Amino acid sequence: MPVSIADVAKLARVSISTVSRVINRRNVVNSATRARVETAIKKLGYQPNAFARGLMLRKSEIVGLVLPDLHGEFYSEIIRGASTRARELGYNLVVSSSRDGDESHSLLYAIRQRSLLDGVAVMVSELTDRVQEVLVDFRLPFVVLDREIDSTRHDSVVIDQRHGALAMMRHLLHDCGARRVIFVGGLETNVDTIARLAAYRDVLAEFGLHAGPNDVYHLDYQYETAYALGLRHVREWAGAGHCVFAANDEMASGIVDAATAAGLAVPRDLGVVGFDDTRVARMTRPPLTTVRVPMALMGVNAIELLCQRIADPQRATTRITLRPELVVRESCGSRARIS
Amino acid sequence: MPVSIADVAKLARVSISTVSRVINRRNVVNSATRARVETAIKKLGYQPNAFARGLMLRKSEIVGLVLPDLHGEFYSEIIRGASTRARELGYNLVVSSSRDGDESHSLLYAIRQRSLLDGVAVMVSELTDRVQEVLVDFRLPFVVLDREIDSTRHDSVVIDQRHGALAMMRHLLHDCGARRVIFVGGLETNVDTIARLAAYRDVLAEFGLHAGPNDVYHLDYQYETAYALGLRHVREWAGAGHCVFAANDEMASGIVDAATAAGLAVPRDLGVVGFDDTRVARMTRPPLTTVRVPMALMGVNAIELLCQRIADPQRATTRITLRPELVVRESCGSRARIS
DNA sequence: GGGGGTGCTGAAGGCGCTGTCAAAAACGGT
DNA sequence: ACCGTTTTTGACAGCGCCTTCAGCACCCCC
Repeated sequence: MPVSIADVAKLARVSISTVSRVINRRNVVNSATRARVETAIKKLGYQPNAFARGLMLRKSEIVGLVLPDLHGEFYSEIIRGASTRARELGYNLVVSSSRDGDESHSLLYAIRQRSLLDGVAVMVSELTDRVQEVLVDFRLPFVVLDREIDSTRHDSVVIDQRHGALAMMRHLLHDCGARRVIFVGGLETNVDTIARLAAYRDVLAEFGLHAGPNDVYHLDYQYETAYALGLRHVREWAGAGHCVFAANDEMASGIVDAATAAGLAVPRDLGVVGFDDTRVARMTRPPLTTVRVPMALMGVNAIELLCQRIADPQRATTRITLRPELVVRESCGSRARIS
Repeated sequence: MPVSIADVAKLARVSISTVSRVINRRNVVNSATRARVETAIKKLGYQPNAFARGLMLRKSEIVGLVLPDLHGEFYSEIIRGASTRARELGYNLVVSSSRDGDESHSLLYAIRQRSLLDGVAVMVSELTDRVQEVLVDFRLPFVVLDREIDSTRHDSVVIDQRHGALAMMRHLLHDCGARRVIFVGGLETNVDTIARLAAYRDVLAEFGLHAGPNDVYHLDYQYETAYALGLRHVREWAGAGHCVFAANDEMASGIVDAATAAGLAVPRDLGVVGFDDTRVARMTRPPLTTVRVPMALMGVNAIELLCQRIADPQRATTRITLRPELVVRESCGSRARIS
């Protein structure tokens, strides 16, 4: 039923080679014959069979994106950026979550039809040697997002977490004159939380301060738990020059709401800042001072790097480091709005 | 370089036919030979070439999902549901936005390599005859999300907007004893807004009421604009038994925040309800009463339907109607928490 | 021991397309 | 009219795999 190149050739009274040539715009084809062929193609609604084509060309122009999860604004922004850039580069994007089923299994699954994918960008919560081995083993071009094991062996796009956290802490201590900062992070094992916590302590030390015994909390990045924690502690946290540095906007928002519920005014009685600059930051009253993590850009760069590697498998591996940017709004009592 | 079926055959000292047979679990292969072949496959890390395979089998096990945009929780949830179900059914999912570039062009783009896709689920903000024509013309199995032109010609998954809006309005007027409801919708041309507005008027009439001259507003579904509108009007809206019915949670949240900023208490001075039940609904103080639109389920069903059609192109077209569900929280002053 | 199975395997013909190569046509100049 | 070039075109060999279709080996039963 599907019309093949032979049908076009017959209708245009030429050989299939000629049809192939006009399609691929190769060696000049006589303009008269070309016209005949193009008419025939249009008339028949002919579309080359991508399988046959891929079989010869050994490329599909499809790249994969594997994320730990497809839930939430963070990942959705990465997908958006990746999708846009892939389109621009003439690729299609296959997305896949590694959350359903165990991670490596699903990674394998995504790659199972590796011959169909020209390359893959992966972001795994746990980039073990094993996962990397799988990738290398399959000899499929790949780039790793937000993590990196052995940078000499693969391209990667990472966020400079530390830079963002340092900027925020300095803003708090220097520009806002904070004198006590409470840190509310994610799980203690979370690498992002670890990096941010280290920056937190370092800047504190820089200013001759240090975290009090009850100044560091580890939650789960959720609004609800932060709200609950806030309800229990905001009164004791409150004070001039006191501030909460939450490791993401959702928790920051929860704490702001808890403070408000407790009758405190943010930022007058307690400053609260977040991280990520998701929609939530602008939908909190007062709007959150936060650190903008360029999520979409991450997707864009991942695809960019991936396509470059596909084009030239021999090029040196590169790492793109994205710097988050401080976004000053109204939740921290900054004297000057920097951005 | 890539290992082919012939390499396996040679190593296992059998013909390629036999290798092919053990891969496809067809006609029984003698267990001794099968073992030899399987060993060879493992040893060589052989993976069948998906192009060659697709060329013969005429299927790729890849389905497409085209959304108007990839931004926001709504779409991301659809992707999530679709992705999960696709995986379960053994398919891979290609996502694509129709927002970059003009719609039909990008739709064509997504389908350009139609021979690579086994089917596609589309959600377009504007399902014109032309778009449908394109789809039908390509003879590619497809299902339409959230819209429907001629139900006899394609499968579809739709949300019963009216049902949700009716439930909400009845809850407001009957359970909460509201006596005046202000409607804040999206653009006047938006079909969802139109359906919800109609339900709004109908229920009002049901209770012997009608919308006042200044009771209906058309915004853009954004938090910011709703907040701004709220700031200007909450005082005049306030009153016992007065309520705002926003067409999505973001706008509802903006209005709640505006009311709070204006010194009003929600729901005491003014009830506010939303639509969609996105994360925002739970992150607003007080948490929003809203209508849960089963977004992920939409994706799940779309893929489900699509795969059924792929399996049996002749089956009658079906439409799945998803009913949104009322979620009562604390922003409307309900006497009883229903859910 | 021959006819008719049954089980398993190999040879060979595509699937639709691209790329090479040589043949055919067209052109230019003598 | 003939030869050397340059265009333009067609024949054909795969790409890697699946799928008849035969063939071979064996076995059962008369």
